[in-house]
Amino acid sequence: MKNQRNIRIKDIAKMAGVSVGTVDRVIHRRGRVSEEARKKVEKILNQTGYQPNLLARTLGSNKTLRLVALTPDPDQDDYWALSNSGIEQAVDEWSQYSVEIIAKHFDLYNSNDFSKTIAEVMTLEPDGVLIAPIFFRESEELFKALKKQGVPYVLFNTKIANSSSMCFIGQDLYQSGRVAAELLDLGKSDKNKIAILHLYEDVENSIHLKDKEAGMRDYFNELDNPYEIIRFGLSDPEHPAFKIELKHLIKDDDIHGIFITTSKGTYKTASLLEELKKDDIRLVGYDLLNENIEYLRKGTIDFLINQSPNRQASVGISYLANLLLFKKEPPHEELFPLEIITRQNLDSYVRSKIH
Amino acid sequence: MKNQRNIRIKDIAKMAGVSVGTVDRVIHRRGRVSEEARKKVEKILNQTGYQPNLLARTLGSNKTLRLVALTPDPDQDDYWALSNSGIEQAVDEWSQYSVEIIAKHFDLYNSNDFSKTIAEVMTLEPDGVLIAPIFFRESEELFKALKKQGVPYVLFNTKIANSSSMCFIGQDLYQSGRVAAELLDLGKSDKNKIAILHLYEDVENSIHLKDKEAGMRDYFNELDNPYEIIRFGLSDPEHPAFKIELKHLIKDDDIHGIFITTSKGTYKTASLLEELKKDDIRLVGYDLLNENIEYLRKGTIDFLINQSPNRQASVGISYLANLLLFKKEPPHEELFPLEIITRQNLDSYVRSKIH
DNA sequence: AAATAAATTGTGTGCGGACACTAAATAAAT
DNA sequence: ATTTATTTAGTGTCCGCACACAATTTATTT
Repeated sequence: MKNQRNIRIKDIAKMAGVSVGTVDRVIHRRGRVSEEARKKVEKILNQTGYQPNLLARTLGSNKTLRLVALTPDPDQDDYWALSNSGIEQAVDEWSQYSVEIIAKHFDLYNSNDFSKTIAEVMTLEPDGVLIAPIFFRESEELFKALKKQGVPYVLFNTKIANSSSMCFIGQDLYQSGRVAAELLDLGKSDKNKIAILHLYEDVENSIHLKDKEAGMRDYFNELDNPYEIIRFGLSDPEHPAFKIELKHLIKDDDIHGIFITTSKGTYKTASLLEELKKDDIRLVGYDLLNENIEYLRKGTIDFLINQSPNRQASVGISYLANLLLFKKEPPHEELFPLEIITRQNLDSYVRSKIH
Repeated sequence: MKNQRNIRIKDIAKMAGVSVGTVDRVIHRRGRVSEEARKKVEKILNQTGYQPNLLARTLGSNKTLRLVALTPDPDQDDYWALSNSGIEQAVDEWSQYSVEIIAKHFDLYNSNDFSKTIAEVMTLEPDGVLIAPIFFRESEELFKALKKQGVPYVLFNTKIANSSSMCFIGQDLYQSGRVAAELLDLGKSDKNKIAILHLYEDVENSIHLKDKEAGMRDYFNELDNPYEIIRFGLSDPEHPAFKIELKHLIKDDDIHGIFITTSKGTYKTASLLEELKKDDIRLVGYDLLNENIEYLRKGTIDFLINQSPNRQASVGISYLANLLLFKKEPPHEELFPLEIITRQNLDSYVRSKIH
């Protein structure tokens, strides 16, 4: 349709009867332009709907972006290992555009280490920061520092109420609980109890798991003939108490299914259930960790809800890079789809390259 | 870590003791270079792992790409409307990189029109083509023409066996059938029959629906106590025969669920089922068409498998643009995840911007 | 050996914009 | 009125690469 080449600064300059330098100053609001000239240029700018050539802009400005990603130590947890793989993917995705991405990790179980890492992040003088704000109290400090420097930051995984971040990336946890409930509710069952297990190891989870639970409870409360819900929380899945409690729980033949609200808890539970040779309980858990995948294949786990930690991270980086490089504003909130993984569609997810 | 700026052609030239022109010739295999020089340069190229600056390359080459997308008329079918919206998304996604995307549509029910449109496509002298090869016999002609011109093309939606396209984008239809079977199989049922409905309006479907059926049948055959499968095919869902047959079908109280293998057929069936006030049959169908979404919300439809026609198209365009602009080879086959949509996760899919 | 042709290599300009620097115009100070 | 600040406008170079063209070297012919 439009056959004419794109309008350049040079064209704008000619139309406005000024030099390119003036147009440049107007576009970048560098000042040092008379009212008169400014108005003329802005008028043409609007009339033509000038769009700068982003390639030329980036090339010309000739600066390399430094993005820092702050996440828990990937060696401490498979979930965060997945997340980190998303960052690594982003590294080579953006290497072409002279974007340097530095991954900083902190101890998942130690808020002091988090605070220490914050300092390191600031030392790096980043142009943008991606943060998994596990320790939300300590995070505030970082937010303040970044805001002061005018450094944009994107949060993911853990939603923090009134932090004025550019963007949050994650999932609707409440709705996630409803999805889990729905999956447990599928088909008729002659049993009438459902268990919800919170097996968290870190602070952030203990808080957010509530949303998932609320979602599940609301779902069932809306039904005519709801399941009875048995709740069970433990901050250390390795503790012998877990096995004892679970054993006790499944002795009850009325248990139709179990919802485990953390990814690690999912395979821990599956493992125990397998050991206890109890295979008639429906299991719904989280994420495509290797161990979870195995148990899903075997049938111990029935459904996984995919939180896509890797994609959360890579999308977060993309948003920062697009903002800083191309001045493209990210959405204020990006809630990922609640992907349901079963035995039959598992491979299609594992193999897919675009995820 | 690496603090040095990226290596440029100029650097390579200096290291190899030649001029940038020679390096350029080696990189682009333009010939006119002595064996000796070529080897020297290639050695340095490998040693340094030279990566060209994509921004500069695109800017410098200063040509606008013309991509053509050839798909069925979006006004004829909601599925193809979705597909087209993916193309529109690609248009502004790539507008920055001086990529022109032209959408050409053909009559979904008229292979002659398809052939006519092929000619138009070639007249446009595209640099790359995205094709939904609905009419696979007629498509061969286009493939031949494109191959002759050395124009790369990507196929999506419909897999064609031995066409030598760069890349196919779609889903594993067989596995898709297995997923549907799994969804129908979830939970216990006292009924013992399942119906599979092929309600296709075009040729391509009639062929490919077989794969879905095979997947479903295989799934059930692997079970100890499989459902009996009732098959039903019709090339015109508007025909009164459909209503009559469906009426007859659901009179059988042993029908546990129905699998409809096309997206349009899905809401057609749901609509009839609603009209017939039959709500105890599980319905599994395809795609997030507006009407399907409504019936899913109401509960008439229980599961939708999302074929993401929009994303198939936009990814297809991306692959072509990345290939031509950045010389990034697409995968030979990209099979999308088999997304399961339920009442509870529907909104998370509808709202998600990154899909 | 000189002339010509062919093969190889080097140089320069443009892509569109950023930014530093210089030149012109205007205002303030002497 | 002249000099000196200060504001405003214009020019030039660079970013890294592609590509056309010029220059050089080497091979071939007479």
